[in-house]
Amino acid sequence: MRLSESLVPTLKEIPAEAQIASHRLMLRAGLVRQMASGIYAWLPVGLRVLKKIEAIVREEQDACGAQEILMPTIQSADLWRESGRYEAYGKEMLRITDRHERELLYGPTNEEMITAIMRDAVKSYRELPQMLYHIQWKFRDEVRPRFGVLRGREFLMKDAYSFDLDFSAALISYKKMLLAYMRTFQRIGIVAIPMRADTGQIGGDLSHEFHVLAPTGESGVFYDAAFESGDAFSVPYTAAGLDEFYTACTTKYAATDEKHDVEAWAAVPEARRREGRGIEVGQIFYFGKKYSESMGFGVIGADGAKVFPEMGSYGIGVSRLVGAIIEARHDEAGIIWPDAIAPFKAAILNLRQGDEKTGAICERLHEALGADGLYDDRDERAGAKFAEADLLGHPWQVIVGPRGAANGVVELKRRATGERSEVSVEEALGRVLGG
RNA sequence: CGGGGCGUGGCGCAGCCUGGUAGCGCGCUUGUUUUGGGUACAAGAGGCCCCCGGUUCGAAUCCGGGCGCCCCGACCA
Repeated sequence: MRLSESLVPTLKEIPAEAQIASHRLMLRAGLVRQMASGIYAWLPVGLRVLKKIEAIVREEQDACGAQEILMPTIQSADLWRESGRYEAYGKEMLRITDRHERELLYGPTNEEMITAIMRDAVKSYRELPQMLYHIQWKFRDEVRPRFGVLRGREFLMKDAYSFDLDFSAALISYKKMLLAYMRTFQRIGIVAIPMRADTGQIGGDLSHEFHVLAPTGESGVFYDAAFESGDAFSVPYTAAGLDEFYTACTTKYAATDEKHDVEAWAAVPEARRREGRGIEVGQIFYFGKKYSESMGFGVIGADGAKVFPEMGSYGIGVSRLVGAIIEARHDEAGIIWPDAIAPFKAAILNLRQGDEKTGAICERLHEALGADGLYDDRDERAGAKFAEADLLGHPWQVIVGPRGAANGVVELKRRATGERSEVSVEEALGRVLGG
């Protein structure tokens, strides 16, 4: 992509409404623009990040056996009356009336809808288990939206739902998702720790919250340092693999401040105790027959008797992750994207626009990098290009100046470490694309 | 939902108390300059001063009512 032809409206000054680092940086780097309180438009660079996260989430959901579907954003109030949540949900639910005075709502979640779909489509125990997910925009009319996309009203979320015949099968689904989540976060390039959690609005008794570690997190967290190595995540999705992983995961201590258990904490070897702050980016629940029973979704079992499936639901805040990642990875100059989800792997900085040699090298780099490269071909001073590349947070910067160009070398800068080296064009390409 | 604050060119702000028809910095345009960390100078463009009503000869400024946005708390993926 050529910067001179792209919409990347960066800001030098910080908009007054942005209070925390990720919000400020998302605005300054031109990733999003606020359209109303808690509602954002995603601009080209921001959308690229969102899509990259979405792609990893999708791949890992598929890998654990979930099937992708797409449910609508607008739902019927009647559906929610079946589970009793239409009244229970409160003002966070955005209620809408159509021209026929029919009551609708903008979905804050989809348990009712997926249960209705399954009720209609699945009749026999032979058709279970099933795991389904979708990635869709949701709306919760937060009393007080804040922190940009971390606490918006409209947000992109992956939510999955499992349906099993009995508890032991449901537990397997739960373990699969827990594993899929750990792999997802690891691939994205962040440390997210699963913590025992309350089940809240959704109900049920087995639940984990996933917290990204960041100094500005909303909740205090206590965890075993063993979570920081992601060794246990490479097991296969077999019964033995899942058990090994689940045991490894759940026997280590991890809790948010409201669930913190001082005695259990004391049992963790002192050298491995970590305290910090976390941003919740996902939560998984097992809640049994709550919806299958209340909404009358039963299947005929092997013995001819009706069985209400055991359910679980599993969410990842995709848009929230963008903010959480920035919160965890930034410095004074700007964002520091993990390689896997950076909008571009590298920025190509032409320090002497109009110079024949630098121009030729930049064009060559741009072509070789394809969609992974952002070519800063604007007629700007070097300083402006450096500052903007740092702000945008590309993992690599390939700096092409007249000095090096004369000798056929470019400078390669790693954003995360600030490390620079003079290398040939070929080597720069190799490291950007290979690394 | 309790408490507080703010709406003035794209962004950050001043002006409001003590009414007289709008100003600064950044950004933008043009020219010169500069050329490896947001260059300097010059000349420009750009504003129903959130909206509606009232007071007044005259309202960004005073009064009333709306709307929007933000912060603290309670609540939440």
